[in-house]
Amino acid sequence: MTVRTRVAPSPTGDPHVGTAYIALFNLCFARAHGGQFLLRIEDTDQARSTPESEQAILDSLRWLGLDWDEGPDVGGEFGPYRQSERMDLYGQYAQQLVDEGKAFLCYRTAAELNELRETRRAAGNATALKPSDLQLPPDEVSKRQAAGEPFVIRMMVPEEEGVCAVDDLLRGSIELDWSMVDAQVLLKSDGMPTYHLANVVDDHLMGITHVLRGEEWINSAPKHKLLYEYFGWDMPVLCHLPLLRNPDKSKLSKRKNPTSILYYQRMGFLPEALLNYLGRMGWSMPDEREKFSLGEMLAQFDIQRVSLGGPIFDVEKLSWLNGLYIREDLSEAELAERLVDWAYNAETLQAVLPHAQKRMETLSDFAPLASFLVSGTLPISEASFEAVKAEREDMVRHMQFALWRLEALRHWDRDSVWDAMKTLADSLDVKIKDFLAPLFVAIAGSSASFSVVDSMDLLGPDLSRARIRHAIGVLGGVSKKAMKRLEKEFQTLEEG
RNA sequence: GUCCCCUUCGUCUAGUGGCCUAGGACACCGCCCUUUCACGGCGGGAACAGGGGUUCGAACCCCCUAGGGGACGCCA
Repeated sequence: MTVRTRVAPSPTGDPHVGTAYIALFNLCFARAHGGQFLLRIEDTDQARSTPESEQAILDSLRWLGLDWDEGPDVGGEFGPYRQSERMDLYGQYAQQLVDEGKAFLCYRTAAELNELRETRRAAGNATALKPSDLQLPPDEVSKRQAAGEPFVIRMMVPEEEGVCAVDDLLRGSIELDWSMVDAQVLLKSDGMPTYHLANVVDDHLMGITHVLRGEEWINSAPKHKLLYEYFGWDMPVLCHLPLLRNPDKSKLSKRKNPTSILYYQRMGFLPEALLNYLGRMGWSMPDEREKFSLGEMLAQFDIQRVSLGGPIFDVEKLSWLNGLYIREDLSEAELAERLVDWAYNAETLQAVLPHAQKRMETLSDFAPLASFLVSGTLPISEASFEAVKAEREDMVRHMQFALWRLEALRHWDRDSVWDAMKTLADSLDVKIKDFLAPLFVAIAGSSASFSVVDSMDLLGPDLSRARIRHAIGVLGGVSKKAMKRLEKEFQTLEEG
């Protein structure tokens, strides 16, 4: 048996807890059956899949104690998509399907596609675009071809009524309407494969026998099944795991919940506790133990013990579990070691000192000055913002914009943060000093007095964003309606 | 809107036809321990979404309804 987890770097390179969650179950499933567990990093979006974002995910998974087998996928022949020599492969497979009449070249423009979808939507039901919908008159095709216009390769899909039965390890047979399956793009106009093509090709070449992935993929299973049939390959057994949720039950997203593993790391969660907690999401030990190690989970693992209701990621229970590990599993010496590794080390100290030294009269001034750097969520309230001379609405608005800017920031250092804030303040026509005022409270509470930008630099992206998010919440948050308005405003700001 | 998945305390869950007047854990509340706080101990409130079947018997099987979620991209 060979199992793999596909790892897609997020736009900002944050390793997502959902990734670790899926990886954990893949690992347990594979190992419990004496099989191999492989990892596959991929993203056809070259802007996202950078060496840094990939490394961040690998490091996070290792930090959690997850380990994978050296398959042909990691860094070797089956390296990430961006290794251009690999791209030919997908092109060849796509071409093979075209030659066999199982895929076709499509010269439709984005505008045309939009129009097609809109008319379909207006008409009612299925929006899936079928090969016949996309077909252009032959002369139009040759015209565009001659003009060297971009094209994609799309797969042929059944157009007649009917269902596609997909077997799922946990859900049995799932019947999906062919009418919902569109002529999926397999090869993009830039020659890059889409997930769907790459997924099937890679899994076949890697000898994958079982695929455990998120529930969100159920609907594209027919496409994958069809591709396996087109190629004449054996299809792996599919198993769709429930999705981790926000407290409001929507799919876990960073807009509503901290999702980066780095955040939990920076917050001072122990890797074994976080991993244990992930193992409790949708899964339970036969004896209902709450606390268990990866090894214990492995020893008892049975995929049938996965419960299908989407579990809500509850930081409070995670905290309790983490406390259990600190109290029960660590000697004082070990705790000291963890503390040092985490933040109480010379390196961290030296980063803070340049800012602290100028503001110190006695050595005892240091701790209060730097405490916000080793704190988690700051105990701020609405009153904390009283000193800021601005309307509440504006503070919230500015912080929300700042947050969005910072969420999109790729490199986190003093200058990038400063530039991001400065340009934002300028485009809002607000003095930078006034703009930063509420952020100051959000980031440092009220006791410390380093510059906000320095503080954010020291604090790192995850905690900085979390604190801004927290501050917005403390000030009453943003209503759904207001959020829409803000998003629009932010959009025009970004463009202008 | 269409299709798919899901549905046990607020949350994570046990439960695979009789052991269920539904068990555990987090959170909450109360008491005890304690110079304080925490830890720990003890106790409390709190759920089978609703309606129909099947069965001697249903949280568990089937159907319908409702609710939630997901998918409908040259993202993964």
